[in-house]
Amino acid sequence: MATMQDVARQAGVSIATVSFVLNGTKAVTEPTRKRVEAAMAELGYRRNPAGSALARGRTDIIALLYPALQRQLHATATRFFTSAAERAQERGFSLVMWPAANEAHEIDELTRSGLIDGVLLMEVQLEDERVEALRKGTTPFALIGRTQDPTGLPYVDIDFEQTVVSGIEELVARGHTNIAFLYDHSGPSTLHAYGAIARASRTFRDTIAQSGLSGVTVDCGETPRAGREVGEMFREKHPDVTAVLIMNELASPGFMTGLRQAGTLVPDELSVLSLVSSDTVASMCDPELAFMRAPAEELGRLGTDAVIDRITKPDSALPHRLVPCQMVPGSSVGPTSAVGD
Amino acid sequence: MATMQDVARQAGVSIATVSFVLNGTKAVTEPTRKRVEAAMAELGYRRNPAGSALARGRTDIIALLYPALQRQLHATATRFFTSAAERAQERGFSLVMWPAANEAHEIDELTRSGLIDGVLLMEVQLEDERVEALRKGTTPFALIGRTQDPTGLPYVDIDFEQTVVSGIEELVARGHTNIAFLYDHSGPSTLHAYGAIARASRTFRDTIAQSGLSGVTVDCGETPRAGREVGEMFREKHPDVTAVLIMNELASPGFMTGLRQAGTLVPDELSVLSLVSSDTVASMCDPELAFMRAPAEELGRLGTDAVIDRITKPDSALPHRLVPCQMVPGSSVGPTSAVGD
DNA sequence: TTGTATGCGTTATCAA
DNA sequence: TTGATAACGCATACAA
Repeated sequence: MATMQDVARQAGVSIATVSFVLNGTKAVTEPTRKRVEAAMAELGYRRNPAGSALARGRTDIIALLYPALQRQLHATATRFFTSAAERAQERGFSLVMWPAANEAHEIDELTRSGLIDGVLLMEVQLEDERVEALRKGTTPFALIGRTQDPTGLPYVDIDFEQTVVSGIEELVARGHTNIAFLYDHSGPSTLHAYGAIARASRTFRDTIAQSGLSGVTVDCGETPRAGREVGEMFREKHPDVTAVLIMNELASPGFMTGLRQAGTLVPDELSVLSLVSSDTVASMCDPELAFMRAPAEELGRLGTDAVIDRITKPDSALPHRLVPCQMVPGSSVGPTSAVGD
Repeated sequence: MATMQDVARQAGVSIATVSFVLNGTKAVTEPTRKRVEAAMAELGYRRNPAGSALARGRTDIIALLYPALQRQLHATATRFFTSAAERAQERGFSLVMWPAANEAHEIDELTRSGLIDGVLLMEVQLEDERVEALRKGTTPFALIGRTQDPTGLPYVDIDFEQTVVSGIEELVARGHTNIAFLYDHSGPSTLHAYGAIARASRTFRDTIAQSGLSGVTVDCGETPRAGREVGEMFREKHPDVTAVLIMNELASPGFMTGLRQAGTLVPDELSVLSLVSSDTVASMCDPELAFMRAPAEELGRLGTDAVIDRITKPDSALPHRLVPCQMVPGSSVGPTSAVGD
């Protein structure tokens, strides 16, 4: 563990010069820089993060604050973690996992710990006291998700509105005019829940109304089992519906199973399009689902970039970035066979 | 951001005394301790990690080193991350995510960075140059998984041997004597791959041989699609097999779909038991799978404990902990209907 | 262009 | 039992 002192001695310069070379802080003549660099290489010098942090007042560590109490963190969450950590690394930061219940005082704990320079907050709710806590504090942060009114807040989120509209268009293009929207009405628990559900369902209702379509919302808990029950009863309860938008990844395989057991043919009798889902889950279904892929990796990157930008360029514009899901075709969607075809 | 100086001044003592109180380093009389504690509370004092790290030569941060190139990190991985981070927090450490390709020099990078006190290495392979790199270095570490010969290495792993044996027993108890073992023969990519596959398949062969049963291994890639193809052909290719052990979580839903499409009834004609799986995936299948649950949370905790113990008690015994999967009943397993019943 | 010297916040040694 | 004080490794204002 060579120190700057060691490098300085080896190169025959002062410790300050080593610092200048290391950080590019000030100009250094070519020959001396060469000497310093040679010395660093020879000694295998690595800057000590603790010393650096102490002197600079920054640790170059950001925290990914995620809900520890969450019942189900699905595959999307993992993709998200991974890309966030990778991006942080690329930009010279480290990312620590910070499990937390959804309480404001934990935010204060974290921001006052002095360990981290910024916070990336997952699973933002429409009304979120943690966001208030962050807003009141001085620690840079960014949200994955949005509160009810995210004006003045730095965030990155899925464009649920756009995703729902695209989904509906996809179905309408195939002649569907009577569409169901399936999601958890009770209390969702997944990565994009809360705001996600609220925005998507509102968009569904609005779009249906504006375009003169028929629409209905269907409640379904976030488990395969709940999905199965709903699937079994679906035809019976909604005889006129020819297509379903399902925004409930965990329930989707069960829903498909339920449909099959009730003899409801997909896509012949009913088309199914899963919103905000993943290749993994979609391909586990029978038939394989057409779905709109959650941009998990992109959000991880963008979210990390957002926090780091807040830290390094506090005066830059607040990021307000929405990323829509992308359509992935599958065999669960087909033309309508409703009367009139 | 009050410092020790501030606290000391407020309490009318020296900075050293504050340190003693804070760390319990030395005895302090009751009244002065009270005064110091009062001052800390009043100022909302929090120890500065950078200063502390510099003075102590320790950061109280551990790295979770996971393979960035991994194709599929499934639900189990998320449960693992989460419990590891929580446990670290409980013990006063932070856990940073450290994406890394599977290369030894990245280990050196990390251990020389000075940022972390210890490493938790995921996805250990039977022959693993990263493990060699860790072994040669001085940074405390623990493995999730095992190399070929893990003697002398601190590790925590799933007890694959026990899990396979239990799985076989479960089937034998229902009269099955002709059992298939399905896994990815090519190049597995999941959390417990490599060693996992090697150990499990060997145990399968050995157990079958020793107990006079009939057994066959079946190759299947780690995707639902691959599972489906194998499922469709299964009855035809293995007419005498009455039960399947499947150690390939991602393929399992597809496998069930394939069986169904080929008209192979589960469990009437064929019993299916999934090894090293999760509630989420098992319940996505039709019928819902009986499975052996991967002890992800427990491994996360134990792994974190293992590293931290290596850091704080270097002379303690090396942890060699194996945790078996636990049986979770499901409707995919039934008594054999083979000739002779 | 390079060097000197101070401070960042804590810990721990040595005195008192 | 408590207090001065010297590290810890680095960054930087100020001098040279």
